[in-house]
Amino acid sequence: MKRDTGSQAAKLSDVARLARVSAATVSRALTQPHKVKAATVARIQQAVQALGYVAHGAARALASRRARTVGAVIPTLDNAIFANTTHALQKTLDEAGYTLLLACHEFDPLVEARVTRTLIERGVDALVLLGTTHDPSVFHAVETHRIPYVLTWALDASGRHPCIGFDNRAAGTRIAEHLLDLGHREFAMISGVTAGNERARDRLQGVREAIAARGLWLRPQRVVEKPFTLTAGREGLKEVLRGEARPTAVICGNDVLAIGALAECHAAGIEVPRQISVTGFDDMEIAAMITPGLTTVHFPTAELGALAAQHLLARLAGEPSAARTELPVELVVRSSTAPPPAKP
Amino acid sequence: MKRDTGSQAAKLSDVARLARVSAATVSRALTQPHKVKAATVARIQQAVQALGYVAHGAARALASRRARTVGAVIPTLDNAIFANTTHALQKTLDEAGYTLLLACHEFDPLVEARVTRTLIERGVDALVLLGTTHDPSVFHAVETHRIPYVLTWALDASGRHPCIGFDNRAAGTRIAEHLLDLGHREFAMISGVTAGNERARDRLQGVREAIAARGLWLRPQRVVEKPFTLTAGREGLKEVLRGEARPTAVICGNDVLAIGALAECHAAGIEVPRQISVTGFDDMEIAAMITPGLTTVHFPTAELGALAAQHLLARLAGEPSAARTELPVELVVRSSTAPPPAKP
DNA sequence: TTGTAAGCGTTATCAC
DNA sequence: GTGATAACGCTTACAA
Repeated sequence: MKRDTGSQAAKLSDVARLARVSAATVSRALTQPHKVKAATVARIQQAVQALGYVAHGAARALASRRARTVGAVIPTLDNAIFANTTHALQKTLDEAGYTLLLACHEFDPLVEARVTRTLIERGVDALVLLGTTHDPSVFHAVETHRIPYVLTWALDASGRHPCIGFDNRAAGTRIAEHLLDLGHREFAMISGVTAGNERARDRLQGVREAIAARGLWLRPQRVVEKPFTLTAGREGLKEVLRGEARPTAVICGNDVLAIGALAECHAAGIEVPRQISVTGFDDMEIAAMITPGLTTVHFPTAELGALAAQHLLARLAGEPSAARTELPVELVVRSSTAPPPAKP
Repeated sequence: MKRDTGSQAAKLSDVARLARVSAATVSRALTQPHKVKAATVARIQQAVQALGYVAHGAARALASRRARTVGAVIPTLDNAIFANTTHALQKTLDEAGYTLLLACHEFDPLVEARVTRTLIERGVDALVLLGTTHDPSVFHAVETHRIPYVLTWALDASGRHPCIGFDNRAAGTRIAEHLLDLGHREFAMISGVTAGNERARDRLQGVREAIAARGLWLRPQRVVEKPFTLTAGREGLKEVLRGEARPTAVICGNDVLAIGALAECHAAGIEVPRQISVTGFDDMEIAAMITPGLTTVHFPTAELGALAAQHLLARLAGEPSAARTELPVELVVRSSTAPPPAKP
């Protein structure tokens, strides 16, 4: 004896039979209701309800050549900054009826290339890539498959790829100039790992250039590269303090490193900002809550996610969309910076 | 004039032609290489390389009735705790060749039901749901579509659903008993919003029970429900301090609320823990870094994500997997707790 | 406005 | 070991 409605996943033909129409009409009623008589649509919707019908996405994607999904390849979700952006991305996509496929590569370019291929294989209609530096095979894959994509967080210098992001170099310059204006002359930087990460590289470069522009320089032993973890931030601070002359200002590659550095200052009995100023980038809200408040360059990360989604959605809809968008960043001065100690 | 290889997305038949075999053989070579002569496999792989062939996931899913994707429905990525779990989930799935489809509902049960249906429609092979409280339509949908699923973070009291999570009630009891043992008698709780959130509800209940077990109670005006944000944590602290008699211990529903509460203590000139003890749940690493360190019940969130993935992968592979797994939680005592002030 | 029928690119069941 | 061939469930000209 067969089970009743609801116990089996119904298909389009089941709905069609129950509504006494053809499969084609059901399909239309579901995707372009205005092309079907209102009464018929109503009847079909009843049948859909009764059967608990849910369309088969793979079949739909195969026939229509549209999966209604967008892929995102990011370094990690463990860093709140990327999680924020991803959240906004997902939300915007969802509102437009698109689903997010997510993959992380943990800063490994080979993993990135592999997961990007996988997402393409899963049939994403478009792709969000984080950063501008990618394995050539990544660009090759998206291009041969004609998949709309957008690079995010940084700005593509080559001008060959659509991008939406921040000017990380300018952000570095901004923070360094702030410190220079306060009178600082002895700098250190706890940078993120720059290999394959143009965001970290650009920030460091911006800092370097600003300092050089005033006839000063960032000594090599005062620059360390660290992964984005709190303990790495602590270690980083210890390392840049090793030399005889202590820097008066420490610039950190992001807020996680900065908080780690602040924690180490506290543990080592170094008063911030009286003895040393600490600054960073990215600015999680949480950074503002801790004592002492952290001076940062703030990046509008949620806006980034939403804009990336909108850009892709526009292109999928055949509408034009700017090939390059720069989002403004903002210097947020809090109590972790001050002029250098009177007698440096 | 036609373009050469590489400019167009090749299909299985193209590979077959180039390798001088049938489509069926290519399909086998790609999915079950051991069923094909080694030399043939090699020839086919050459053709795949030459054409830059990438399988069409939708077609594959349609024919094989397997999409190699798993969906996850979570409240939000803005809370680092869920982002952590999601990261581990994605990583484990990726290692097994599965792709993650992600959706957030921001604590709205209706949105949750909708996005769950959407994920089913996208063809996920299995589903990770966060929490045990869900709209009936959610359970109905996964059941009629025979989709393996697992509830996470909390433990299902009904025993009807596979779950893997923490005993939030016991965690609440644990933290309250710690404070009781230190001599505290006047408590307050800044809880998460309990509506539709059994994690928040269970934690609060656990705290209540532990206090009641010693013949004391948590006064209604000393319990506030707040969304999981830093500012809500600050407000929450103000509110529970309104009454004449000040509590000596404030328990916060999660670490975000706790950090907010600590920030407010600092702003209001309240010394922690000399005048008041602050504790929380969840325990982001960052909490340990700030001053004063935060006493929490720590949840192994990354393990949760990995185990949820493994559970589902096992079931998809036809292997048995425990229908209910409880992960141990750990009380981490730091400097934010102390015995109550001498003269309460 | 609705129906017919030809795919969409794979996999899977057979034979060979 | 390999090759035909029929699904898989839906969309979309083209007809009616």
